[in-house]
Amino acid sequence: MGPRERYREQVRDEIKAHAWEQVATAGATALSLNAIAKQMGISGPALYRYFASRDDLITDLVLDAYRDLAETCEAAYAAGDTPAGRLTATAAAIRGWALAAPHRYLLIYGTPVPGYAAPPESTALASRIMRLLLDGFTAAGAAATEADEHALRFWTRVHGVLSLEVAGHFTGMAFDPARLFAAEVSSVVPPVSPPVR
Amino acid sequence: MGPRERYREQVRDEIKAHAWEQVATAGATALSLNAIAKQMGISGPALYRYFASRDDLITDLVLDAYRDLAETCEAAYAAGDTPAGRLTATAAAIRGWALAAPHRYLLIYGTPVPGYAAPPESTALASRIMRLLLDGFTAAGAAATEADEHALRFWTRVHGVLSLEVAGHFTGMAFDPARLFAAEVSSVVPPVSPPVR
DNA sequence: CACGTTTGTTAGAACATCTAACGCAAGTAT
DNA sequence: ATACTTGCGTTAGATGTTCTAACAAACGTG
Repeated sequence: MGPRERYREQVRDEIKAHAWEQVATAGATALSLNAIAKQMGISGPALYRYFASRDDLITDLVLDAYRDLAETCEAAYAAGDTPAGRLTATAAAIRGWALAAPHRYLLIYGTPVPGYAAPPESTALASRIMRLLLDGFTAAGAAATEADEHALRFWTRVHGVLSLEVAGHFTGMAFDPARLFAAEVSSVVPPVSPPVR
Repeated sequence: MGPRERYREQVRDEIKAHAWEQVATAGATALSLNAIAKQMGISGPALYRYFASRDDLITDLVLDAYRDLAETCEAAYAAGDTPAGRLTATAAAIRGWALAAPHRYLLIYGTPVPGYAAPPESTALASRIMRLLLDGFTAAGAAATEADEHALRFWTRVHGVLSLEVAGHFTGMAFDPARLFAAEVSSVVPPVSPPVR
């Protein structure tokens, strides 16, 4: 890799750093290429040498967020010692990751950006997390056909609490979201099996 | 009410109708006052006689959506005959409401719009739904202190499935969202009590 | 050293929200 | 019925956005 591409990569990273700052502050829809350029001391159109469009930049942010979440999950999963412990640790890691940067979580799981379509790469990263959950439930003794449902339930219950919490729909209600989250996680993680209908 | 206010109300409704059309098509962030004006055959700034700002219009849409959801829930709740039946019917009504207009659901429970802050009126409408659930669970025999947790769990589990489904995160995964939703609802609606940890 | 690719610049098109000032039509009051 | 007042719609413009086009300068490469 020549010095040209090295520089290019460096500027791209700087742009993304400023973009993340804006996303964390005001959300993804408020992301402004002009504002980023102003922060970097260059003119607006210069950014188009590095990202073809605003959606292109957002796509990159989405993929980075997905990758980071997948790695965070994998690290937490690996740190656990029992299957149940791995799954619980994974859930806790997801919550910590979401609360650390709510807009980053919403960038992935919130309202899809208007014209934007998720790249196929993102589904691959999402299934990386799914595979993790599947491994956990099969390791815990779930049948192969049931592991799918367990993993799905794990995911929807975790997301049900997190998305509402992150979007601020719990403010004003006097209860502890952490307790609710923990209860929901333990409701789906073995040895407490989820209720069958 | 004089003819002046009658006309004003009529124009406001027409504006909101076009706004809902745009929201349903491209989402709330793509809502353009200029486009609405063009559709109505009037000039852009004329709309500012009826809504002080774009956020003001969105606030009105949010409140209308909340109100509509609350009324839909109350109707479904009243239609059931047993407490469990009422709760199940309410859940089904919520899902139907969400799938009928995904962007309307996301307008309420999706990523909060950038600068926009939810008016206090919206929390009142949200608690109207909560009260419904509380009534249902207490009527089903839950202790007063437990009804809160049950209602909350009902809400997070319903939302966990719906928000992922509506945002399109289930596409490509070969399973029936309706089945998962029904299973999640029955997992939290009496007589099947949610698992305690 | 000279060449060519890449980068940053300015200018400008097309779109957005929103304010200001003006004219006109409609409802209201005398 | 006539005069008054209120409110609506217009155009013009300020300020912001994304993004394209054409040009200048700098840098790595032969």
